[in-house]
Amino acid sequence: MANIKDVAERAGVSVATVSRVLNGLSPVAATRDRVLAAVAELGYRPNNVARALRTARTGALGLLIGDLTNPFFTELADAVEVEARSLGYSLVIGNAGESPQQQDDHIRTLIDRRIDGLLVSSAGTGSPVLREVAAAGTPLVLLDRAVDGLDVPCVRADGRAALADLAAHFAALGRRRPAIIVAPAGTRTGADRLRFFREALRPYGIELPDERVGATPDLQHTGGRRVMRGFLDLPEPPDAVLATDNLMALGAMDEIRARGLRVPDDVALVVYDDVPWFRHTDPPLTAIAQPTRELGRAAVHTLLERIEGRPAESVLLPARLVPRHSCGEPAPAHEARAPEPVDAPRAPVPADERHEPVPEHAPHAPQPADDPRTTDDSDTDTDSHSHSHSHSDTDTHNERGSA
Amino acid sequence: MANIKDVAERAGVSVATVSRVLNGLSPVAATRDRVLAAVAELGYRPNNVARALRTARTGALGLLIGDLTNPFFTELADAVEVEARSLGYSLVIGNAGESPQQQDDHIRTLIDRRIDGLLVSSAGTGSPVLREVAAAGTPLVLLDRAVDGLDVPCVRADGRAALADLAAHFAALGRRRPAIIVAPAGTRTGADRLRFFREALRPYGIELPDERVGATPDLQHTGGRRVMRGFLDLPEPPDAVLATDNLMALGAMDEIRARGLRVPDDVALVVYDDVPWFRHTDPPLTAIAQPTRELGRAAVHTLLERIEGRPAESVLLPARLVPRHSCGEPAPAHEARAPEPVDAPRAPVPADERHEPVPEHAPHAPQPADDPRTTDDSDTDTDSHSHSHSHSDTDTHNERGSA
DNA sequence: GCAGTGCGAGTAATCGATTACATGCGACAG
DNA sequence: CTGTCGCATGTAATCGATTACTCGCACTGC
Repeated sequence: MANIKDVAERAGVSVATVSRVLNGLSPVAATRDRVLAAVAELGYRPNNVARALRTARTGALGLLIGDLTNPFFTELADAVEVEARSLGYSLVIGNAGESPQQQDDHIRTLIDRRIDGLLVSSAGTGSPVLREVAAAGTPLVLLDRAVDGLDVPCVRADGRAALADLAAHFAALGRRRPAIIVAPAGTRTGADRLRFFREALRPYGIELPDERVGATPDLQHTGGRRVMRGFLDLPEPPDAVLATDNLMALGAMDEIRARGLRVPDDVALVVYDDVPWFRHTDPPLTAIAQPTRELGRAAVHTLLERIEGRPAESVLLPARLVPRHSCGEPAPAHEARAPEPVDAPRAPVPADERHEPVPEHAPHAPQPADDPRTTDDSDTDTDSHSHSHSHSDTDTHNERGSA
Repeated sequence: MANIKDVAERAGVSVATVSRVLNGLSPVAATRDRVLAAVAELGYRPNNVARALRTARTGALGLLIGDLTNPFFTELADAVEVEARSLGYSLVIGNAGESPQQQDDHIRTLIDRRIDGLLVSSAGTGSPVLREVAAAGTPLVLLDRAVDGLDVPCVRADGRAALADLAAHFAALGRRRPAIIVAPAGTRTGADRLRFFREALRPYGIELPDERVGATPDLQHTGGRRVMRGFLDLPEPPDAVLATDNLMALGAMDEIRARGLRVPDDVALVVYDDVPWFRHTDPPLTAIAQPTRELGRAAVHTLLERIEGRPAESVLLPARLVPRHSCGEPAPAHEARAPEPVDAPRAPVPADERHEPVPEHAPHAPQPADDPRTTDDSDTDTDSHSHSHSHSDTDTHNERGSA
């Protein structure tokens, strides 16, 4: 592979001149043209390794996510990547697989590669490596998951209002025995969600006793299922369950079904994190949606502040409740997605209805969701990266209009 | 951050000695201990950038995937990552977002970073950049998607047998008007799937006319939906649809539902790529499952062959049909794992079926498995042994797979 | 006409590691 | 006792870029 020296020889100049031309520091057209011609002829590409060594800047950011196969994280990663690229950085994604050890391993690797900054959705409770990195002065920003006692900016969603909405929702639907499946003990995120939920239920006189609080060790399908099993074996099983992660929700749903029970008839199910897939489950799941892409974007900006030496603050963006059908809310007359079709199989859904950009986000006034299309925003939003600018609303609208 | 010189000074030796100790070339215990002590005291970590510059090896592999938010690719990426790490390489994932231009951009970046080798699930039809890279001698292996006219090893799944099974399945269930949603014209993968499917249907006297072949430009939810719309507007709409990518299948499903039609009553739906979520859709979708994790593993090994200068050959692993309930097949007999029998009114779906892979196995490869693991390695191949490597990871995914 | 100024371009140091080669010391053989 | 061999270690070149410094040329002003 041609290097800068080859180019210099070919163009009859020194390597310094080539470098200057390539970095736009040479205003002289004549030499610049000669250099560029040589570059083109040789197919020269600057060696980023050498450049990074000299400049002490790699132009790469690191992102550590909890689990690559968790759609919440992939959407997050996608958003981060798009934003990083648009700002001239490339992104190196590390997948912790929810294992603190693997996470530390990855962080080490990334640091050794001298990435310019690091975003971490920490698995488990803060690791020593994380503290080391923070102490060593590597620009670091936490994403989605806060870590107690680590003095580093954190970008995450605030679920307080959404959980309050959920409590109201449960109260309105007469669900009096809620349960919650939370992340492993000790994680800040899990503890927060539990606390806010409990507090939100209190005004309605609804209790959340410890027996209906289930912690999973793994944040996975298996853990969710196991906890659900415990709930259903209770003398008084819950009539509503909040799973604080999407994978755990699927596990819970499986256990419910395996017992021949039904959602929402026997037990309501609500999931934290709204991923497009939940619209297609049976039934479509009521969810607490985090502003995933915005979180990603904000995290990149916060990290850049740190990289450029400016102080950076934590960011909190609001999550919101997206009511669907998994809590048994009354279906509207035209509802097509009822487990047992009410009308004739044909045409229960007025065509027009589908084209209305029905606002599904009504934070403090949960409304009955209507048809499956309602969630189209989020989906369109998901792939909006492929259309350079994410103007989800417009996209959605157009898409519907053309329906 | 401490560098090798600092360590040398602290240990009272030369940098060369430090380097030798760290690379295990110094058998002398005395100096080694001094050096290691200095390393520990200073918290020294070798600068991989410098090392890469000198050795012309970065220890990193690149992986370009079509779409980060597509679960097929994330599972693939996860498998590749695990395998790469176990062999001492780290992985840099690039997300093309199904955009050839973005893909080229990424490839450039990766090459400039001097990764040791590159795995590509090419978006679109082979790009010039890809050819350049191949010509320049960078170790390159295609993954999942072949590119015509590019003389490079390719690791992918062979869907021929699975499609033959599917044709038989359709024939047995009396579905006589199949349709197919394929990837953008010009892609080898799409063309293959179409051709094999058509050929497989012929023996049963089932036609697949062009009007029931829909190409999407985007491989996304939106594209699948649009094509489905066209199908349903046909004077004679199809009674069975094969979506050759999971995202497109979801779009198709949405369109079906939006019209008040039902799967499988009105239209059967089959999806290419089996992702865990499809077991939770309504109804659980019949799928053509690719041996995703095995593909990832095989790809890494093939790439390493190339990196180490050995010739490497293409790899073809068989895909298989996983019948569920989206074609209206009669419910399979099941052995009870659920404590109670299912009594849901609509219930052709035994609760168990979703947990036991047993009834799911392919016509071609019926194997008595009582272990959820089946989903993962029933595609016997090259490295079934490699499970031993990453125990925890494998477990995790098998668990998921058992969903 | 000569010093001063400005600027384009070359020389060489530098980043932090690896590694070929040189060196020096101890041991052993003649 | 000395020459040589072996081996641990040091010296310095090297990877491919960036960049401070310097040089030299042309132009300008007094």
